[in-house]
Amino acid sequence: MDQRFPREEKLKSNLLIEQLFSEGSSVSKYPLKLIYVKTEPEDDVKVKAGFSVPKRKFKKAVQRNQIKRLIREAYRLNKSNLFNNLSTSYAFMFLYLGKEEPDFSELNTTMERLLTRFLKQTQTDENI
RNA sequence: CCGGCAGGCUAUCUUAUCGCUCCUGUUUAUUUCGGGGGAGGAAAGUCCGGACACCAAAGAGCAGUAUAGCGGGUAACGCCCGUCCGUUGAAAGACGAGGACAAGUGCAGCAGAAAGAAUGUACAGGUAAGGCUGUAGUGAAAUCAGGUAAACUCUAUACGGUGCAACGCCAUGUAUACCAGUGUUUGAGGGUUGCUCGCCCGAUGCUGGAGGGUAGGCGGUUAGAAUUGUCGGGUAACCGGCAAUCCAGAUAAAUGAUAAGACCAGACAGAAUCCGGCUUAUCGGCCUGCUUUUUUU
Repeated sequence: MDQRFPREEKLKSNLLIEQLFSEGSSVSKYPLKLIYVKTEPEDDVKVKAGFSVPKRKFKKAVQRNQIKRLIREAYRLNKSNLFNNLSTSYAFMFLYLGKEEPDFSELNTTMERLLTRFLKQTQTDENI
């Protein structure tokens, strides 16, 4: 099972990020929110993902770094199941909505549920 | 010994698995595999000082800001060291915006007749006359070259501006399109530091309308006023010689997660061009030196 999270799977383009926030759809499972858009498929990369923690809620850079690392880790461990069930490409942006610093095990299960919700939602969209 | 004072060091650790990032070797290869590096003492606040880069004058004057015993250190400083003086403490020590009020202006509670402007009580002396003189009285201070400059001010010294989103290169797109106005050495307009002057650019220009389009990469970017050791100079800050070492380099932004174990249990906190300081935050642990009022021996 491939659990790596290389450079190609990171969301880097400024353009894409602006697009995400202006026209992206979203799913959430507190304290996580996922914003996504469909993208043009390119070279085996199914999903480009970015992570964000609002500065308004966490003033210290250390806290924001820590939370982003936890979310990234949760995503890395859960993404393989997602990839197996995806037919098109997406750009992702994960937002952390909580007010407290999270615990990894909780975050991990939340991530799992969030991604299954995402799958359900996109599949019904496609069926319509 | 307890207590007190000063200074320095340190900042949970170990193993395994799964990941991230940079360098390097292998390789056709950005893949694979091997080897190695990967946050701090404050990385923070952005408060000073520099390096570096640009501004075709980066020039002059004014304004402004900072500093303030004396001597030294430094690339430089508003930092550091030494020392004198003052305040404070029993001491070790701590603290100090510590030049000038004999240029001008301003300010001064209570007490007091009166506080910088004139007056005036008692006693004594004195005169042509008069607070003219002395003493008493209030006060820190009563005409004394008064006090006060973290009051304006003056003096001396220093300071050009903007900051790596600087700046250089490559790639991509494009329009010397169209309309109106204005202007060509008698100069439209622009650049140049807060202002003024000066200086510089300037005709396929400038302003407005309408319309079109980019915002990706590389360098700068980490070998340095570097670190460690040692010897020498200096009271010290610090300086010099020699030897060894390479010690983060991301860019929606790397150093994390899980499991197990140890310690009476982990604080403040995350590099973003780079250094030297200052300031602020901080659970603890360790080391060195100094002091002896009281108490005990």
